[in-house]
Amino acid sequence: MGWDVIGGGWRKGPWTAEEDRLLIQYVKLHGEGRWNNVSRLVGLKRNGKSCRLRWVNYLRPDLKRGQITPHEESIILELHARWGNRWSTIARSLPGRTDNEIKNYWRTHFKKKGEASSENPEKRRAHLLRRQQFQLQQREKQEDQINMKKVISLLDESENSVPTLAQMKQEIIYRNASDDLGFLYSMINGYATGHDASSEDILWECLWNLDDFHGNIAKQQTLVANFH
DNA sequence: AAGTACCACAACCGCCACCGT
DNA sequence: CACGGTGGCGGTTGTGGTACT
Repeated sequence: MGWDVIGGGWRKGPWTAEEDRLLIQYVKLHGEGRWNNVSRLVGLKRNGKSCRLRWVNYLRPDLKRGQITPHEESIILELHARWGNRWSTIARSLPGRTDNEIKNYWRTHFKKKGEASSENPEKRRAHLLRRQQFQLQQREKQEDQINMKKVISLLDESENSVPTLAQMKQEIIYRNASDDLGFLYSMINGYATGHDASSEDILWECLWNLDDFHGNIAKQQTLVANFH
């Protein structure tokens, strides 16, 4: 694609999984901020701005991924009417959404509203629906990959601190309670690839036992169906 | 089947405000 | 006060994919 190291020695273009891992490692160790130290402290060949952007828009753990909901859309419309293009201000009212995400959403959905309204509305709606379905699938795939990365880093860490199975069980309880299903599924999946079958069984049993507490039978069945 | 239009998203760029020295 | 570093913000571009013609 022609992207690589440029003049000042900084890499540009799409981020690799390894770069993401280094950036996550930096934030874990030093927290957010001081982005220009990233290259020096973890050896990432990216400038501070690029690191900050990648973290804020893509790697932050509290990001909500997936479709903008109709409710969120109405908030965006309302706040844009009030604030104009102050995306960061609007984003503060939508937890888990970034200014970049909202900005992009606005551009593609509302900026060309005038042109769009002149089209056949039926045709346009059907088109949009098909596209949304396709993109939902793409996002799910993408989320799986991201979750898998998280799992790998989690397992990397626990390699050094012995009670890995106990940690995994704690994590399951936490993720199940917070409805973080993608992560939960990937976590067990990821764990299964590096450990023996009995450990994996214990984790699944742990998940099933949560049923009484959360009443999540359907949810768990979906997880298991996906897993097999 | 090939070319084109369109969309969503990631990433970059330039500007500016803030802050410490 | 001036200056440089840093980070936030909004605008823009590039890319990869599907739908349409």
